[in-house]
Amino acid sequence: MACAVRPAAAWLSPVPELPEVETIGRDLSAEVVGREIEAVVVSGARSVRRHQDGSFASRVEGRRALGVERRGKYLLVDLDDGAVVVAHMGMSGQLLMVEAPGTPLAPHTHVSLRLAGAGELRFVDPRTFGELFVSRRRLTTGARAGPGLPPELAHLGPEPLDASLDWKVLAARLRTRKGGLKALLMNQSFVAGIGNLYSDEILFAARLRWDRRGTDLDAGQVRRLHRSMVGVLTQAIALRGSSLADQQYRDLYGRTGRYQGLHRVYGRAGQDCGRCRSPIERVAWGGRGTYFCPRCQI
DNA sequence: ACGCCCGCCTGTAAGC
DNA sequence: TGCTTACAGGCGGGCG
Repeated sequence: MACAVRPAAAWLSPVPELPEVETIGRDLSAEVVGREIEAVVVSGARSVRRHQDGSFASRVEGRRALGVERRGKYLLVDLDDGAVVVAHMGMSGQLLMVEAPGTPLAPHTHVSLRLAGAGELRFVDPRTFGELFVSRRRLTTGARAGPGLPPELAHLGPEPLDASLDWKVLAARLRTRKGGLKALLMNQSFVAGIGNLYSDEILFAARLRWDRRGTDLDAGQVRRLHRSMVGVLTQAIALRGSSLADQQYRDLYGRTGRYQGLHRVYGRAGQDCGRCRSPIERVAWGGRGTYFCPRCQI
């Protein structure tokens, strides 16, 4: 029976997507807003990008954090001089709060930010696909004038949990794009923040196949897709994201999420579908594992 | 405009 | 036991 207990793909490394980044961002807000970032140490140069002059530390040191915002899979920390620290976890990035500033650096710690009277914030990232950089919000003009996104994030599409992206708007966007549903959900300019794990879970909840054309959906199916997108992401946030066996995803305090208990397809190849009992299938699509029920997703 | 590759990177585990 | 190989995937870029 030993092979029957082969865990649900123990090697899988779920990556921070919208629910995980949202969880980190909410806790980060409580930790850094109003505090001064006293000192910055960059020990992994690759993690600090888009700075030709190595000015990351000097642009952040001595600044006070005014607020934290998540946009897609990015976190934005506004500083008191108008600059914005932008963070992306890539595949293996973690932001961790360390209470005692003297605590030895964990392996793959690339950036440390010492907060006035509140320990240290550390960016740990074994695979170094994540990045931190400093930018500025671009001022938008016209009817909705005000501070917009940094130009590096201008490509991001709407937030899936924003009320303005209702099912009718989603339907209109689907009509203008050709690709399959999974490709669309994962396309950050179509909708921001959804990656491999949550696209599979959303499409299972919507009972739609990953390769269905967006243009083929009728109104009822678009409504289902929209409701599933909002439902899955909202519940995943409520359970503080997904951690699998390798526990790659940890929150700001090193704790795991709990949404993995509700995964219906991701990492469950060969196991029974919770809805119709046929085995969940895994296909390799564009270099990534795609999980779905071949019977009840159509 | 889209689908499809690659390169970037390391930890893990399977296979020999 | 130790080596090699495959695999996981976000994102940007390139190619057809």
